[in-house]
Order: sequence, then structure tokens, then C-alpha cells
Amino acid sequence: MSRSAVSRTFTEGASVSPEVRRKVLKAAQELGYRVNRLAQGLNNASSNLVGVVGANLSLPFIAKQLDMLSLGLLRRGQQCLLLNAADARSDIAPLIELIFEFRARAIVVLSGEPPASIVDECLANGVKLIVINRLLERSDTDVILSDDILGATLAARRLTDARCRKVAVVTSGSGTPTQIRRAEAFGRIMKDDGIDVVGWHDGPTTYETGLKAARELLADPAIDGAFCVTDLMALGFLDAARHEMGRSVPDDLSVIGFDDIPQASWKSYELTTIAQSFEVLTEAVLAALDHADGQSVIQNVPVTLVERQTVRR
Amino acid sequence: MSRSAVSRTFTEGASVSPEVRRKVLKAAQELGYRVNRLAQGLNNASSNLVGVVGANLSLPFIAKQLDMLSLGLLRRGQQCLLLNAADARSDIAPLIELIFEFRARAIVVLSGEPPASIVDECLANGVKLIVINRLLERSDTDVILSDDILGATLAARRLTDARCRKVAVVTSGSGTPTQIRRAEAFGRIMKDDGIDVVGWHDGPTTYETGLKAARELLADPAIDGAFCVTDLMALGFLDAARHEMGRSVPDDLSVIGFDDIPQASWKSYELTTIAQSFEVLTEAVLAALDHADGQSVIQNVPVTLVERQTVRR
DNA sequence: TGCAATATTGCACACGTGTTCATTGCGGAC
DNA sequence: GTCCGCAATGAACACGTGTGCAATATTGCA
Repeated sequence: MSRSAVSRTFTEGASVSPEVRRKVLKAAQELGYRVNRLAQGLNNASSNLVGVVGANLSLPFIAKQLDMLSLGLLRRGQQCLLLNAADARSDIAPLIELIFEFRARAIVVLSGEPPASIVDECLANGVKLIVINRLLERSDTDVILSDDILGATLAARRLTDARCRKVAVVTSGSGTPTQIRRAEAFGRIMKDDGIDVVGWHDGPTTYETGLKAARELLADPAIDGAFCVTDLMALGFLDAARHEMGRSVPDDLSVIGFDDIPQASWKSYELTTIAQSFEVLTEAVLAALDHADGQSVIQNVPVTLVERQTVRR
Repeated sequence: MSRSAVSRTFTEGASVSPEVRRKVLKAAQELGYRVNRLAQGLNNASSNLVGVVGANLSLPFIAKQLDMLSLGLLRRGQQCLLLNAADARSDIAPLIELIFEFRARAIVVLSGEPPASIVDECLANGVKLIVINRLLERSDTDVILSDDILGATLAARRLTDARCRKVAVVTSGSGTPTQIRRAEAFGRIMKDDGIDVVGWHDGPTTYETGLKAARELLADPAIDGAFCVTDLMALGFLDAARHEMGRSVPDDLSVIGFDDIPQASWKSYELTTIAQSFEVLTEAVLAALDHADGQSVIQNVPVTLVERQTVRR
């Protein structure tokens, strides 16, 4: 009969007699009553929303992350408040402010770089901040990183095994930390091996950028290998190499990518690439949500070489 | 000084003296104060959240829709509560219940079919329900549909122009209304023209299903045309046709898809397809959000034939 | 039956808004 | 000097929870 009875009926483990419980449920059914999550959040000073910030949600790599993350959150009983940052370079601070206003438990950043002031605010308000594949030089944030150094090493070793003489490294012009780490590590190793490396970077992280890279780089007939730090660019690179620049892959050109997006295994490409496990990555994010407030971790997601058909044996 | 002053400071068009306003803003800055959207929503009996239900968010077609929709919502000052339905066949009713609990203004359904009881509840609570590319036989819901009949007609006409004699229609086994409408309309037209049509359906709406379709259908050497009701399946179909079944496209096999996903224009495919404008589709959804409560509309999103390289001239 | 222990229940409060209402202060017009 | 209009401001309320506290009903035990 009292409002407390209602609350207790819908609260796990509260003390209600079976009879009252039954009456409440029946009344709720008739009146179309539903718990109000806004009021719950107001009362607890925290909703169980998790803010997710991302840009270019239709790119395969991001879309896959978002798919698995939103599913994982839902399974854990948390809801996903999705904010689209529109552009990889756009300022995500206002979006994070918005998430604060919803009293979210945690914030996951897939794109863009949260400014230091925001990081401080998260810390002050007890909001978990988790960034994926972007390097924050702070020890008070959870950072999930693909093992870029290992990945670059695997790629480099594979291209030297294929006896490449002059290789290109293709990055986008966006200059995300992950891409730079991959490219730099790769360049260092190759130079140590005494192999010519030519860097290239321009444009957004898209298929079209890969096309452009191949058109410009393959004007040099000496180039016989390429490491594209993103599968999407690798696929564009492959297409331009084969259909416009007349190269035969893998016979006179070896190409290797990074991420292992679904399209990489399509029959027209069979791209050899460095795979990050989306499962492990998602698990790492979900695990980070459970960390205590002070505890923050930099976690490396393991990578493996997936051997397909674009590198000479 | 009073709490009212704070509220007025952050409310557009409220009556506050510049001095008080300045003081409040300064204090807010120092204390890290932020408006609490949960309390706002509680007070208004409605948050400005929009619930979005979708499955398989990493499929290009869905991902693109979600990308544009979330961006459009954000630009309109509404937030996107994303619920991942995991599977195209899974029951979305509990997810919609969850959205109700957040007192969302509107619900957008990208996957699955909301049961009638849910539709009634939306109507009763004044929650706008918008379904995309699934046919609800009710006049009280906003339905955004691609013009499947026109699309099927364009595809049929193009394949007859290419002088195909025996054509296949490929659908997934999920049996979504849109796919069925496309396939049925296409089949009807072809039969009217006296052309042999063989239907095929199986599996989920994926690239792999397209592969399987080609492997099974192209065992029949007479088949010289195919309409895949989804680009993703069309790309799989193309790959198996070319690389496994030894067909030359478009010389002895013409293939046409539907949706115009980004990958359709990649150099390895150059898929001729029926394009739905993602811009128009998104605009239609956003416009539907503004409809008055009673007013609901079935809107057809126009389609066009995009001529590329997979149908014989 | 009597008493203690336990389960159930109602009341009151706090959470942070936006808004209505009444009050106050002020400037200008007569 | 008085009165009117207007802007500014504070007090109070309602929104729907979950919970601490006190009161009451029920059970177990001697």
C-alpha cells in the first residue's frame, strides 16, 4: 500500500511479504507502472549509464568495437549513452561534459583525445575514464592499447622474410598516437635491418587514403613492400596497386595491414595482417569498469600475425 | 544566492540580473557544478534521450545508419541511448522496456520487430516509435521504408536489359519484411517478362551467406544473373562467383545489389546496385521525431540505380 | 501463556530540478 | 508625494526513488 512497499517490491533482496509483493505487481501491471531510472539515478547520485564517445562509427574497426562494447555493457546491466564526435579531430570535451551531466558511471573514449582538465574532472568526480588505443601520458587513467610495438615487429619480420628491399609505411594524416607508434617502431626495425623505408602520411583513415597512397608511392618501381597501419588503408592500397598501378600482389609487391577487420578476409583481398582480438579488447574495457577508483591500468591487447595471401612466401 | 537563481542562470530566457548570473557562474566554476539531467528529466517527466535498438551494429549498412542517426540526434540536442539487440531474431521487447524506464522521448528500431503490446504502450505513454525498414501493419507508428518495389523494378529492368535468361534472387534466411518485399516484387516482374527466376534463402544477412548462395546456385550453368537483396550478400556472391565458380562478371554473369554500402564502390567490386540515400533516410527519422503525437507517417525513401561494373551493358 | 527474536511495514527525508506565486525594489509618470 | 509597471528574487512544491528509523505483526521457544 505505501510507496515503500513498491520500492521494496522492485528492489532485489528487500523485505516484502509475498502477499504485498503480489498486490503491488498486479497494480503495477494494471497501471503500466515502471521504475523510473532517472529518479533512481538522482537518488544514488549516479546512473548506471556508461558514456561512449566515438567518431566515424561506420568505419569497420570502430563499428566492431562499438558493437561488442554496447553488447557487453548491456549484458552487465549497464546502458550505453552514445555520443558521436562527428570527426576524429573534433573536440570531445563538450561531449564528455554532457556525459557528466547524466551522472554516468564511466566514460569510454574511442576517438579523440580528452584534454587534461577533463581527466582531472573525472578523477575528482569518481568517474572511470577508459581510453582505447590512444596514449595518455598519465597514470590515473585506464588505457587499453593494442600491442603496437609487437605488431610492428611482426610486420617488419614478415616483410624481411619476404626479401623486400624497399618498403613503404602508410599512415593517415590524423596523427593518432597508435598509428604513429606502429609506424615508428616499424621504421626503426627496418632501418636496423638495413632496409630502405619511405614514410607516407595524408588524409583521414579511410579506404580512399589507401588508394591515394598507392598511387603516389608506387610511382617508384623500387618499392616492393608496404605496411599500412590500418586494414582499411591497406585494402585501398591493394586495390590501387592491382587495378591501377599494375602490380601483382604478392609477386612483386607485399602488403601487410593492421587490425584484421572483417573485410580483410574477403576473397578479393585475403589480406595478411596483424590481428587485434576484439574479444580481448572488449573484455579489457569491461574489466576496467570494475577497477577500484584509484586503480588504473595500462593494458596491452595481444596481437598476432594472420597469414593470408598478400605477402610473398 | 538561492537555488532558484542557479536554475534561472542555466535556463534560457529566464529573468536573472547580470550580476547574480555572474556570481552563480563563478561559483559553479569553482565548485565544479553541473546541471543534473536526471533531475531535469525527473521534473519534466521525460528525458531528452532517444532510445535506439539495433543488432549487428558492425554490418556496414547498420553501422552507417547508426553513425548518421547518432550524429543527427546530437546536433538536435538529443542524446542517444543505444541498446544492442545482439541478434536480428532476438526479442527486443525487454530492451524497449528498458528505454521506457529512462523516460525516453522516442524509440528508433533498426532491427527486430516490436510486438503489438509494445506499440500500444508507446502510444499510451506518448513515446514516439519509429521503425526503419520493417513493415508494421499499423497506422499509428512512423515507418521509414526504402522504396523496395521501385528498387526491385529498377533491378529487374536492368537485368532484362542485360538479356539475362535465368536469374537468381538471393535473400537471407532471417526473413525480414524488406528483404521479402524486394525479392517478391523482383520475382513477379521477371515472371511477367517470361524470365526464369530461382529463389534462394538461407543464413544470416552476411558476406558469408553471399558466398554460400553463389556456391550452390552457380552449380547451375544456366544462371546468368543475380539480384542479391543486400549489398553485403552481393559482395560475397561476387567473390565466390569469380574466385571459386570461375564465372566472369559481367560477361557471363550479371550481379546487382541493394543499399549501396561503402564497400560496393571499392575497386575490387564496383558493384552495380540500388542506392538508398542514407541522408534522406536519416532526415526522415529526425523529421518523424517532430511529428505531433497522433500524426504518424509511412515514408518511402527514394532509391536510384547506381551503374557500376557488375551488369553487362 | 509469556517473552524474546524476527519479519514486515509505514513514515520521513534527501536527491536536484523547473516553475508558480508572492514579495521586494526601483524608476518613471502624474 | 503617490501610484503604476516592471524586473528581480526567494520560498515552496512536485517529480519518483532508496533507505534509516521506529512501530507493529508474526513466529519460535520455554
